[in-house]
Amino acid sequence: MKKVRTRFPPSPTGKLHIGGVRTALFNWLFSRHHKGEFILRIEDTDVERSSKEDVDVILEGLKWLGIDWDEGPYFQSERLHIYQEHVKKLLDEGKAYRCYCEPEVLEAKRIKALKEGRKPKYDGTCRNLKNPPKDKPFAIRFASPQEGKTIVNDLIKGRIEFDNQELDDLIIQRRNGLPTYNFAVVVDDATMGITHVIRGDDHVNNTPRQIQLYKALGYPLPEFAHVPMILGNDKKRLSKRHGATSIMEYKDAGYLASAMVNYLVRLGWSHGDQEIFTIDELIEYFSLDHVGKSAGVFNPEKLLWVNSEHIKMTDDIELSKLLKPFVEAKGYKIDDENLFIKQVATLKGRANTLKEMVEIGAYYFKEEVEIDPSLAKKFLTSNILPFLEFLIKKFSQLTSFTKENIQQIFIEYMDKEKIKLGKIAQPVRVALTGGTVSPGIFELIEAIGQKRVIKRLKQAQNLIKNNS
RNA sequence: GGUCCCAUCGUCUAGCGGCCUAGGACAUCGGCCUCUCACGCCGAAAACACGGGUUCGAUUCCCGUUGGGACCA
Repeated sequence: MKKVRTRFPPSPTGKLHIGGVRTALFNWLFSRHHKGEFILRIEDTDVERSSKEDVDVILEGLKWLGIDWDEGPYFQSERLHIYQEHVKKLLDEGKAYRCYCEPEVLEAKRIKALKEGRKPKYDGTCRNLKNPPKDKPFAIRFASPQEGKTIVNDLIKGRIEFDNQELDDLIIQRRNGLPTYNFAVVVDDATMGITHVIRGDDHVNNTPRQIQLYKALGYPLPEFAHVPMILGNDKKRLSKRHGATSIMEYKDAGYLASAMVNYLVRLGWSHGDQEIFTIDELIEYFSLDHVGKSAGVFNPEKLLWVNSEHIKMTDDIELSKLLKPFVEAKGYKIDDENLFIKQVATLKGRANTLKEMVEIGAYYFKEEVEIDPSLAKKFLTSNILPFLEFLIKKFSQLTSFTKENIQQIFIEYMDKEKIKLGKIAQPVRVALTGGTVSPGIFELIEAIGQKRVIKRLKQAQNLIKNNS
């Protein structure tokens, strides 16, 4: 079998969005699964709307997700001569012709046809022109065969038939010399040796035209696979109206690349009942036969859950590296890396995003904690003073500040005073974090660190004394 | 309007004629665990759009209807 070659051809006319990422992912996984090649091509013939910044953002997004490419990025804007050669070939062989129709006239005809309920198809005015006008600007049209049918054997949708009558003589080169979308794609895919064209199913209607172009040009057909769209919660095509659609917004919001990949691939593809996948598993299992046919709704809640699962799967050291920028973005400093890793470990199972992790663990990163007066009134009462005193004394003597040793100290006091942990844990928690919610008390104490724990306990002592 | 695609719990999906009194997951609601919060565990509610065929038997195959969606330089 020929080596698999797939491609991702984004237009740099905006950010890299969720739908595009998923298409890229399917192409990438397919080629990786088959030990083939993945090619990146930038479709920037629309000079007006394309920008260098958008190209950079797209590359940045792909890199973040771990989608690497074997060739490219190729730029269509640098391949104009190739399209022109192909146009010339078709012209020479009589498979294309010059069209002198004014865009305004065509547009008027189009609107009229639509209004009268007819198909807005090109009427073929210039197809058999005997005396072409001189010095008039022209576009070039493909003389599309009007008899017979074109069959698309789609790897996902199955066999799709089109009557060739439905295909109009599409413009392949505009008056300004630039190729049109359908033509450039065909020329690119053919000359780049793409074996599998995996793209959104908004392109199915373009496929028969493209197939005719392949045939006219004498190139072998690639396989086509049209993946369903991603919809918003209103079942409409996903757009800005549905909130974040740019992949980098998810990065900034604290989602892991592996989780984004997992969620996006799983939206429209399945492997039995498995929900959580590593990248390696996706490469191993991915296949087009298990891509569904129907459009899927993007579900942010599930993404959040997938993200939390990936946070739990990531090892502490790796996770702390990923979390660091989020901590710093809040203006906090990390002065003890080892302690930071312990802190991350205690937060792991409690947050859905990296951003949330920083929020719920703010007491780790702040120098001091503020204690809400009402909480202080409830938990930091004078009857806890002996215990705080005890802890400060014992903690100061501890040479190995581990949660096991910390627990021993608690047990010693509980046995001596015949009280339950419930009575003493919460006041300590409030003293150390300023709140009533945190990881387990022993691991919390260890992760805050000896020095800060003692400092905060003393501050709590003073607070109680001052209030009474 | 024309052409094309799609149709299982609210959502993502398993299912490729009998294993289905339809399985899993997210979300929701109970309960357990427990030093708080999470995690985890247990449980509940929740779907084959409708109508015809084909077949001994249809969620699964075919047709139609309805409903969504895409494309029409």
